[in-house]
Amino acid sequence: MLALHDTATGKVEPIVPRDVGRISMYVCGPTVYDVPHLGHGRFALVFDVLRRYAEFDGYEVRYVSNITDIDDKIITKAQQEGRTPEQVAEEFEGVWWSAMDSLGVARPYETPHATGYVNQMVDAIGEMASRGNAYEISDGVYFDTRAVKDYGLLALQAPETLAAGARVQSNAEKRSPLDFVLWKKAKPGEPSWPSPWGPGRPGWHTECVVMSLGLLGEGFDIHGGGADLAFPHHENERAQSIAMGKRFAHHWVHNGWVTVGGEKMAKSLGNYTSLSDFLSKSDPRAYRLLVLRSHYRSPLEVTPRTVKDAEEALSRMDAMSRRCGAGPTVDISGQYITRKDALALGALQDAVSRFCARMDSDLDTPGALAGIFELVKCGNTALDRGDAEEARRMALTVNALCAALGITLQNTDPGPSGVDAEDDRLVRERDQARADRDWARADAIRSELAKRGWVVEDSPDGTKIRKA
RNA sequence: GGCGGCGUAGCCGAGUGGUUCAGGCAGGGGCCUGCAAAGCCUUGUACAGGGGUUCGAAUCCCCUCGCCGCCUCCA
Repeated sequence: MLALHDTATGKVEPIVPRDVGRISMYVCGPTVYDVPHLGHGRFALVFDVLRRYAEFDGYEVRYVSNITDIDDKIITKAQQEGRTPEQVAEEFEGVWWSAMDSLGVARPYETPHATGYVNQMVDAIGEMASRGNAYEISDGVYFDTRAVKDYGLLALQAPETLAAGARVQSNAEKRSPLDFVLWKKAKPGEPSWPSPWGPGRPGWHTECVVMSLGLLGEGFDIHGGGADLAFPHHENERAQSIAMGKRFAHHWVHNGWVTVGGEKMAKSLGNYTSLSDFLSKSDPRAYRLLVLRSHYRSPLEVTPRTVKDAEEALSRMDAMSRRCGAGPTVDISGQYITRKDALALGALQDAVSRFCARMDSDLDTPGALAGIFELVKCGNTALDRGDAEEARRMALTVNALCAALGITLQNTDPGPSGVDAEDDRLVRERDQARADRDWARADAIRSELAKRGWVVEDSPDGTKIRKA
């Protein structure tokens, strides 16, 4: 049974779905005001893998992840560039999805946009106000955090100590420095929506409550996001839900940072690598592998060296799958493989069980990968001792388990489409040269093929080529 | 200031007190190969430092040092 660390209790707890056989999961998505960086990629990959694994394990997963398309940063950017906030949001949402596609992140079932839920947010704020848990001051409507007895749960701190540590000068009209804005009254030139408190826009913390409850219902199973969202964002969502008398997320899952030289990768520190930059230079699968090789709650150091390391490891898996003849893998982006599928394909039961045991244990992807690499070695060894069938089953298992993690192995020789007549001619000529023991000529042809972008490998069946 | 976390071999990175150094990458040696590539075998004797508990600690407790994060927008 799947168990995950819960930020609220600090312990690894079994996931007991609200609805039998179905897991409902909400993950805070990006604010689309700029290009996403590796840190955003990490959370997207972590939750993509959680989702894929739950599907693998036989659950139906309702996965919702939002797009924040109205926010101060979007407005500021739009003003600086003389565009509308809509144009800015649209542009960077496009960049986001294109990066997600490259990473092989499957689309959520629902991707609600904040601007599509303003009316519901106004209603929710009204509900909080009517219960006496929100109040209006000169620049907006605020949430009264004193309404929530255990405010600070996700920060693991008491409200008094949180308030004492507040580093930002508080609006003097606020009843407590911890109180947060629910509705921001519009200043001239700002986009706005009508409300009982005048034209304005919702504060950030309200959209996720409204959208998660609206799409997944009360008491949904998992709420996730980057560790920095635990407080105050998720705390404030929880508070609002309580203030409306609604049961909220049952389980809180937060992933750790991407770090650079030990420091958090962040826009404000300027130490970030954008996903597009990364993806234009490296195999997107390498980033997924890099993310999965560390535990999702640990910090993850990304350097050229660790990326190279991941690429080499990936090429080892590709090579094993290829030489052990697992056959073509389907492109699984956007699709899922289940445990049943894997076994039906011929994956080894024991290996699948071990894989699941690791994954069930707080998504131990490093352990799961270690198991896969053991299969890689066993398959190679089996092939070397001449047991092709055993090797093939190992390779099938590796393919299936990688697919469960969202990794598609590149294990096939290039099809007819990838090889032109000249390549084909060179391969035949080299085989002939080798048969004639004309090594000089065989080597010359190998160089020629290399120039044409192929890696040449000899095999019992003759010359094989694959893309460099 | 409050709270939380981290410090493991050349690098990355798991480790739930107890035979074999999780796994990957890089390096050395060997096998295979016409040479390569791919693969296999082999090689590493690590747990920040200091105390303590224990028959036994990387793993539990205490202290010290160093690093990071949250308390502000933030994945």
